[in-house]
Amino acid sequence: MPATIRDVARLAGVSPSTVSRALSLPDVVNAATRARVQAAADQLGYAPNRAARGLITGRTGNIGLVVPDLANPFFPSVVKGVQARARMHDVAVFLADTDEDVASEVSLVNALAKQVDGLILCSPRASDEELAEIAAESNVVLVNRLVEGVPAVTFDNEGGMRQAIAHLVALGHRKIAWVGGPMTSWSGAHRIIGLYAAARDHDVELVEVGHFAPTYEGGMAAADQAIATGATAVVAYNDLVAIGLLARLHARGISVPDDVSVVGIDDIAMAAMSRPALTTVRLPKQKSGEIAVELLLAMIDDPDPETIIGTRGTLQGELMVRDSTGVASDPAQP
Amino acid sequence: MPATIRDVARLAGVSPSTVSRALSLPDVVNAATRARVQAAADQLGYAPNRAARGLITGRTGNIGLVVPDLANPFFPSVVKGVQARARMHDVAVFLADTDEDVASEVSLVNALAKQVDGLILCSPRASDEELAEIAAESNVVLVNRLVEGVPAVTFDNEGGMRQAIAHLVALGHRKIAWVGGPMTSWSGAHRIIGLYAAARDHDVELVEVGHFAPTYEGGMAAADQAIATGATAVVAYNDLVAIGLLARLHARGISVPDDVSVVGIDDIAMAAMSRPALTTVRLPKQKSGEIAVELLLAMIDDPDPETIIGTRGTLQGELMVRDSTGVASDPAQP
DNA sequence: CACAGCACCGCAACCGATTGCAGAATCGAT
DNA sequence: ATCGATTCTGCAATCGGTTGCGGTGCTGTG
Repeated sequence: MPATIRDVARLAGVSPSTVSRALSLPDVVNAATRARVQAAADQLGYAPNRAARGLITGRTGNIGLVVPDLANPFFPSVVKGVQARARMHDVAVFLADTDEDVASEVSLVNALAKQVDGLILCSPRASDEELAEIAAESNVVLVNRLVEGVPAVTFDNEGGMRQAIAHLVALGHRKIAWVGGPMTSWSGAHRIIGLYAAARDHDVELVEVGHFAPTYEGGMAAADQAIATGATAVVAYNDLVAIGLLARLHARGISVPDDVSVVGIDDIAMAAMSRPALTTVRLPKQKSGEIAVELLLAMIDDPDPETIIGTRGTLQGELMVRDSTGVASDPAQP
Repeated sequence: MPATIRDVARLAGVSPSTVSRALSLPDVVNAATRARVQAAADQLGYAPNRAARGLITGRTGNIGLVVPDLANPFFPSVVKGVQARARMHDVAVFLADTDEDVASEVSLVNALAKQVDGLILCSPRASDEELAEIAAESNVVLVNRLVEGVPAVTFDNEGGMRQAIAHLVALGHRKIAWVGGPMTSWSGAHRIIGLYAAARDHDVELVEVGHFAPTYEGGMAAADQAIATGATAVVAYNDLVAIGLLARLHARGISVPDDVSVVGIDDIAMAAMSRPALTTVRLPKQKSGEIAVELLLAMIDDPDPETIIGTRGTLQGELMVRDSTGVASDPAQP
């Protein structure tokens, strides 16, 4: 239905080859004919069919983006960053939501791989081996996940946790609970590392409170256990969990931050809107998407992969102090 | 890099044509050869290049989805519905975020149109004329917007508003404020219609409080004006605005629902997590995405457009009564 | 045993674009 | 006027599939 290169050629009175050249290598065709072609193309609203071009050049101008769950506000932010940057480079993006399911993650990736120049996998749930395999046969950039030899953009989880702990320690907290997320979460593992390192440095006690779904409901489920530890502050796997904690604590009549302090991670929009407003470690989500696109496009352009393999960007988190943290309440045993 | 149909043909010892047929029209090739082809395809991990197929058949197996702003939790829900349904039909989806900008909306749509079989435009900001034009040359399904002759899935805004008003009236409210969203919002216009109809039926006074950004900040900005009207209840353009209202009212020491009741629209996840939990009209967001896909796929399949043109699905809203609405406080003049 | 009928498979053209190669046209110089 | 050097443009092959058409070989019947 849309105009083809032949339509333009006919209208401009030239051959399709000339049209192709006039539009993509302007300096190789006569100015006069180029103008005619341009005019014809405009008149017909012509834009080359990227799929066809892709067959020849091996470049479709499309990239794929895979996320675990759009319902988690973290991911739309990343998607937005990817979108924005892709548009700048005139690249279209395929989006796939895996619903946190490893099997469909892998199958979606395989299906997408054929029709894109590269893939951005955000917080993938697949195993290191599976990811390495995928990366071996496609251009892949990981976001919020590190796998040997695969370019990635990650957040400085350790640093973020250090900031959180330092803040809590300064407020007098000496016993801090950690409410974990999914067991297989890569970032979760690294947050724990940072937490322990900081706890050791500050000589503070850290208690781990199991693994919960990375959701509001997960936070509600974790709240009572977190309180039962006797900790005066709780650091949650992410903001959603933290907000779930807030809700359950409020329901139980436990005051935040007077009785207990709560810290989240991510700084999703909701964090600033919760009551009390949530103290959290802001992760530059949108930026991570932007950088991932740049990295991926560089990989695609560079015929020599040596320069890219292993490239990784690490983004710093930033503690946003709001109203969910305060000076430690007197513990039972001072 | 990935295996082509010729590779499979060579390995199976048949011609490419046979491979093509064996995989897509299984009953037309001998069972034995079909098995050989299948085995070869599996061994090579072959999947047909959709772009190439699209050139011949005119079907790429891709659809495009355009949304105004992923940062508004309303849209990720729709996207998720689209995703899920598209996957069921083995269709891939291009996503574009227009950042609420009409110009980029139009240009993105044009860019996408060439490489997809059809488009889903969610809450488009473009004019009726522009949309009609787009729909004339592509398969288009609108979500949350109605344009003459273009298939669409919409929400029953009038019905939703009736429910909200009936609820507030039952609680004794006689003067109700409406905090409007973007001036050009199609759904906003229809909500107002429903509001006035319901207000008339119940003999209740309705005050419109300007137009605000459909965001948390918009709600904060609107709060004082809404209160100044003397209304005992406020209906907001969407949940984000309602939650913004809640925040500002709380900051001013105005109690919800004791002093004033607040009703939102959408029922985004955040609505149930706010304090107080927000009474709102739940819109089946995800479902709207699913239905849009079905509609679009039907259009694409049906060579005779007559049966589809004008098709539209209307989804009912459902009032979720939570804690932000209560019996009307005594107005100054009883 | 001959021949009609059928199932199965391959040849070749095609989709919409890109690109190496070579021919045509223009120009300048001798 | 002839020739060589440039510049510009068209021809044709190509990408990875799909599909109409025709050919091959087998089966079954008279």
